[in-house]
Amino acid sequence: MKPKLLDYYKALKKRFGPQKWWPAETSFEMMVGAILTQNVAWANVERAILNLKAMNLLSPEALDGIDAETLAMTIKPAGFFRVKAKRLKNFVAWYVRAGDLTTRDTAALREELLEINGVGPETADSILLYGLGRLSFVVDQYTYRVLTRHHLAPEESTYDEMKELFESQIPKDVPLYNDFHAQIVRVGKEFCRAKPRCETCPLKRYLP
DNA sequence: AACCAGGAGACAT
DNA sequence: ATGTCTCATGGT
Repeated sequence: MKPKLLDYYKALKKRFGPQKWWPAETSFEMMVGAILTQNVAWANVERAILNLKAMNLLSPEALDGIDAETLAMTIKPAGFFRVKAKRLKNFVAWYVRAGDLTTRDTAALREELLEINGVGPETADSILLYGLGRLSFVVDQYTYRVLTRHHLAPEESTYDEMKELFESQIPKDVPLYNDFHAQIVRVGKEFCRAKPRCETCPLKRYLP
């Protein structure tokens, strides 16, 4: 009997408990964090967010008004600060002019987000799921490692294929999408980095 | 002291 | 379409 994806989630939740993502005070802070955390450790993002708060820049209007150079210096700890400053500006330019987001369906919103330079599939899905409470599964490096290492998806799988794998095989439930991805990151950080650690992974019993 | 971290875009092939 | 390079700080 081949294990189902939902079995993985149950095992992870039992082992780690609810992960309570996303760590942000507001929806907008979360969206900013989604861009700042691109390919960077979350601890670095926290410093950048603290800087933004200290400078009173953590609002759509403030970010839309500030110049990219000043913003770059403020978010320096998050790494790639020049490109991320531009990406934040691009995102906020859309956000302050986007109007009522609740009138668009998730697929339409995802298309809009992907049109923004600096917002790729993972950032878009993170914003949709964690920022807007939409049903859109998030795939990342950890997801790729877990799925391929457990032979649940081929090495050459694309982002959208892995996303579809989850969305077609688990219940369409926002809190489930939310915590499942967080659990994958949790187990990925501790156990799925190097192959030797698979021996102690709580998901080892699902390995072929 | 290399290596990596909750990616994405530009660019060459 | 598919690979390679760049962006950059901070922790291990």
